[in-house]
Amino acid sequence: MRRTRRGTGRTTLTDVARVAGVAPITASRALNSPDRVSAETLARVRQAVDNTGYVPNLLAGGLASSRSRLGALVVPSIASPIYLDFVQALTTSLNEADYQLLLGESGYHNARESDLLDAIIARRPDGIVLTGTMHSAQGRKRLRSSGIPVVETWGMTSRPLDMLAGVAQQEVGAAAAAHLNTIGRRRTAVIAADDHMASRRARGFTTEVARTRGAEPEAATVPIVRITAPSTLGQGRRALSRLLEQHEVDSVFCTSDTIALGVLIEAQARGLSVPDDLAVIGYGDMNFAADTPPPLTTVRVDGAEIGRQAARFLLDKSQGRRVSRRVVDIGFSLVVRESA
Amino acid sequence: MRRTRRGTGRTTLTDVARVAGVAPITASRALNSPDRVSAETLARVRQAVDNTGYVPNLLAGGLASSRSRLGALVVPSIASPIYLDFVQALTTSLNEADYQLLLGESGYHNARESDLLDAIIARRPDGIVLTGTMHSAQGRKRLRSSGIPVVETWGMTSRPLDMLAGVAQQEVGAAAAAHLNTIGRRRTAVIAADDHMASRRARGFTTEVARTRGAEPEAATVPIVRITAPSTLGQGRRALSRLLEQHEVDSVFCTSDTIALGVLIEAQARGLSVPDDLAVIGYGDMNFAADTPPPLTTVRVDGAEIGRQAARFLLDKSQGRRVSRRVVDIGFSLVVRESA
DNA sequence: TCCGGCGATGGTAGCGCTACCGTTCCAGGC
DNA sequence: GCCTGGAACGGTAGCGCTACCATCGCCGGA
Repeated sequence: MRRTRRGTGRTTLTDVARVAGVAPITASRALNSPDRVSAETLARVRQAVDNTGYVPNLLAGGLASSRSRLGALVVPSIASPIYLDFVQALTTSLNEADYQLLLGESGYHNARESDLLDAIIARRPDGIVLTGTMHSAQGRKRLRSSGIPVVETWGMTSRPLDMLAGVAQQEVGAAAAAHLNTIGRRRTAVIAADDHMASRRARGFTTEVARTRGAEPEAATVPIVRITAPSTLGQGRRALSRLLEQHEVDSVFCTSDTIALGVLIEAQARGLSVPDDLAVIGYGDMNFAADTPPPLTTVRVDGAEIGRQAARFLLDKSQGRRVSRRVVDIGFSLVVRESA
Repeated sequence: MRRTRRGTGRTTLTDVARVAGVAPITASRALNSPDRVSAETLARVRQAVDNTGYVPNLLAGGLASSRSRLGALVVPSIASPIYLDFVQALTTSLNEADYQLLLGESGYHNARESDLLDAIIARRPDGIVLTGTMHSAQGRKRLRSSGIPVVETWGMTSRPLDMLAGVAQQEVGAAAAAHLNTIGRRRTAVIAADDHMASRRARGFTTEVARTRGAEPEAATVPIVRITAPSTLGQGRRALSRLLEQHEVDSVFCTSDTIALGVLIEAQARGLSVPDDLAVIGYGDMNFAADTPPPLTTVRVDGAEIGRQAARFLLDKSQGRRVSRRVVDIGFSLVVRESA
């Protein structure tokens, strides 16, 4: 007797069905839509699954149903603490719906972006979540022609590819500027990372400063110190040093809390009092912000909520539900502590 | 004329083959093992791929070949900066070999661990990387019977499931203890997170202290402050406060740099001089460690190398290469700066 | 009694790809 | 001239699952 040519030898749904004494299709229904089989059949199939140690093969299931129950995430860099809550919330939300997450890293300087997209599309995920928005025309085209739902996150765009959950980054910067203005700071500066999102926050800040100072032209230019990603504490310290060498300032907006922490530490090392000599505002409300000396005033964005919303978008679209609002602004809040 | 019942309408390998004027199997070979077709055929197929915008379906390919080109990673929590370099190196290494990474989060308190494993195994990855070692007997059994190669990482075990790349956590703690002893500190303490790995570092520390103090019984107990994961700067500050309320110490080992940073800040706030009044050692050599006031003495573990080694294991096993050494100790180094 | 409808189950035919086993053709040796 | 062998390519039959369309009872209503 000839054995099958191939096959992994693992137990299949057919085995389970045989043990349970039903047809394969009935076993499939028992597992995937339990309310469409009788209670007795359900019990028998479940028993058979336990006895055989059956684990479904989602490659086969996905191929047959063209639904892979897979979500894909593209991040510029995983090694960036800003996105941790976001990624965590996204995986958790997907897992709760029996979806898994495929992780892809594009790098900040998107050369391999197109290859990465192809590799992801080849897995036929039910949705793709982009951290930031997709810029390259080639990438946008690739995504569109794949027919896979896309969720852009974090930044707001005027013309999103498909669905979007994020925060208007410029407004974040503007809010920081407004606060510094309110507390009477007039000689202000920015320390900004060179990634896309941070640049937009910085631009929002400088624009707002320029707007409120329409009548005071001499102070209208805002010094900017640019640092290369990733943002670290040390980058923040050195950036403040560089800033103070060249300018006299009474306040600074940092595009991340990590940078701000470095600024606080450097200020202390130089005997500057925060906020009296120097007011400091960060971004992110990371888990250390309330415990810095002094506690950090910062802009809080609910990254976890962005992750959950992205998951909701993805699941709704993938499961055929109608998505009414395709663009959601998560919003932000200024958390005023002591540093500004 | 009846249309096919199903199908996504996307271009398939058969379409490509038709355009190129070859059989599907030849097109498959052209894409997967280019050196097994003639140069002319290869060119024609590549041309056809470009013209049609074909993207392979890896669900189908994986099902047919029982090789999914997928790696899976299980982390307790993504929202932990310790593993960032590791995850990044792992994804990068896998991507370079045309593999993708599936991400699963187990949570520190492994209740859903078994469900997560089933969900992962259902995707038939070519290998599973565990952060930490698998403890639950059920989980170990599930993994073993799945037949999927497993790489445990970070911690060393006497009896690994399969392959292992990590660091003997106890020795890390012991090295910290030895250093404090060398610089003459005798009243030492530990601040430890409550996760498994951190506990092992803490145990290594206390064991070493006890060993060197065989002759000084009165000082043989080491105060331990336990904090609940995740480790934050604030946890570090509060832990030091609690410690100083109850004990008089001249040095402290923190199971993470994040905690250590909090300790440095709290010490400064209390007017304690580091290292004169209090020597501090951290763990991780995170990207801020060189820039803290004062620069932090810490134990450095090359997380990226663990990630690369895990990828190497996974790829070797999955591609049928022989793996000679199945356990690799990555080692660590004590980075002596100014805090201890 | 007959019929329509509905709930439960099953048969069949793929999903898009690749393993396995040909077949064809030509170079090279005797 | 014949045979061998290897390179190039192709036909067929699945991989394990589910969509689609039956089929089979059984119940209530006319």
